[in-house]
Amino acid sequence: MQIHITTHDKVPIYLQVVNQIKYLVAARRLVAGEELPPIRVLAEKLVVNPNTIARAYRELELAGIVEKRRTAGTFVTHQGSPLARRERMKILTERIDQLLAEALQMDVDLDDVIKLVHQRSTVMNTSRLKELSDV
Amino acid sequence: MQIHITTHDKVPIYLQVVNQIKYLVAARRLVAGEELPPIRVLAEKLVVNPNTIARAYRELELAGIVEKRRTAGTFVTHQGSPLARRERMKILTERIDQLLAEALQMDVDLDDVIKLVHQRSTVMNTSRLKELSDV
DNA sequence: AGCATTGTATTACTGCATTAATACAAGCTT
DNA sequence: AAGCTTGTATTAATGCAGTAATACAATGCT
Repeated sequence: MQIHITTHDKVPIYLQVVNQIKYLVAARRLVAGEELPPIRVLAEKLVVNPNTIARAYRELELAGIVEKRRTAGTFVTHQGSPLARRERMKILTERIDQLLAEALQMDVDLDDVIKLVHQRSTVMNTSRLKELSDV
Repeated sequence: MQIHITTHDKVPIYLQVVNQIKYLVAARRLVAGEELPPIRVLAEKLVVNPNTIARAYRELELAGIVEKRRTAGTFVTHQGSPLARRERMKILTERIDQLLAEALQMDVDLDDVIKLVHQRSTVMNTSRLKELSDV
């Protein structure tokens, strides 16, 4: 499992780990049932305190991405995404409202924002497809 | 100038002030050349340390929203938005990429995100128009 | 039973953001 | 010039997030 962390940006280590694992799961590079490295192992690999990884795993469990079996290890859950779709849409709605509010503050037309969203989503989609075909 | 702050959420006071003033300017409730309340006055009104307001005003100045004249006071600048359009679009692009990445992580189709953006932007537009006609 | 391996809990150090207390500086008005 | 009002600067208190040191607990394996 390839995870890279950097101390050069201000994103906390545990969050970098959380995000990267989330992404690996979303990209199907980690599949349901697969075991994550033990806390200590990953901690050693990243040269980081085990507690930091423990925290990342705890967050991932809370988010329903992984599940811990007491002394057996930590595994990717079978449910793709635990939150009900309604919940996820609610979260996204909040983000979007925030984005639109910011655009207004910057005196950018909402139409322009929409155009930009289209643009970026196609970019993201193509790069994502490419990446999946790499696997 | 109506500004309300709350200590119940975790947004720092100075940021609440910054955001609300930004919004007032964007909504044309504060127009170019208009004077903001003196630091001490607003501080007293909000029952807050003057330094906190000073910080808010400093950020607003940095953002180009207001301009300070040494002993005269603080005024809304004439340039609607100081950042070049290119800069503003760059910022928005970052926000959008972040949003799309999050959607992917939550296993929500980008098409659905786009739909949601359309939906929220029309909602926001209509409510904004209503508000402007209230003035 | 005993040991190895897994995650857990407790506690503390550190840095940083926020807010505040308080004194300073500059310019307008009289 | 005096004094008021404006923003500025310095310093400190506080709380909190992130990380780490270290000891604990549970379970499977031999």
